[in-house]
Amino acid sequence: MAQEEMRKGPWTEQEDLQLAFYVNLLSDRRWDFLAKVSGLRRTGKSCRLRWVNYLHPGLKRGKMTPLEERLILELHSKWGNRWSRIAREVSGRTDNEIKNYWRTHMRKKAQDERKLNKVSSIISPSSSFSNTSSFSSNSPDVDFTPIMENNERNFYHTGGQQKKVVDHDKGKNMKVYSMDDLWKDIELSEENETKSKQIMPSPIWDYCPNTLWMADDQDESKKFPMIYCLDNKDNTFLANNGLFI
DNA sequence: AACGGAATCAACCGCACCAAA
DNA sequence: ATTTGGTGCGGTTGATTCCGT
Repeated sequence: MAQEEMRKGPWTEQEDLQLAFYVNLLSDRRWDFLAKVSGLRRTGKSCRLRWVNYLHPGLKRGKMTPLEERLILELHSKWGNRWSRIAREVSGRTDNEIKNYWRTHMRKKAQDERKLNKVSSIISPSSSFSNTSSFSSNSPDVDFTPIMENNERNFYHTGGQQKKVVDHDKGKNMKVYSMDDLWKDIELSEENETKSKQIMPSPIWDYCPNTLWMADDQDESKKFPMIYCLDNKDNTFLANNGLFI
């Protein structure tokens, strides 16, 4: 039989709204099922990705703070390219975001350092750079030692399995800053950034003004029912797991 | 203002893992 | 024990935006 053709490429606002609604309705699991019943012509995989990387209310957007940068550097030197592992420790950031950040910024940094190395080797052939940890290649053995003591469910943990990784590194120290210091600093810089409006909430929530909203039923493509978003100031809007409470 | 290259980021792909059938 | 479906994850691609000339 003819399989309904799946859509690919960028998501439309309409699709975002539809996805958000069904995630709220069904929770962020069973993505294939959700994709089917929602009427979205997207794969479950695609829906999950869109939710996790873009629509989730816990997402922080905007530039990485210096402390986040340091944290990523530090964690990457410990875990290598285990982006999801790193993302779990950097609150509000997705593995994709961190991966992208690393690729662009670190590549640039590496280029800069290469240039500097060239210059410095001309000036002083014996000079070298000592801080190479940020460019370490992937660690062969990966450690799952939790840095944060709580077992908070990260926003992109949507119930599926995780790759099993042997914990070889337990008890080893990799101290530059204490994690308490880092988290305090992050909180502080987040506060400052919020004030300067550099961090945006996930764009889908732009459609949820403080009071109440509903899908525009004039749009012919709307297949899902009315959506009501309550004021989130009194915690009646969305729980962290994406369910209405 | 126009163009080209670099940077950024959303999205896809393929594979691995796990649980249920 | 094997198969299948659902999901997580890392790598990669391609479109868009930014920036310098």
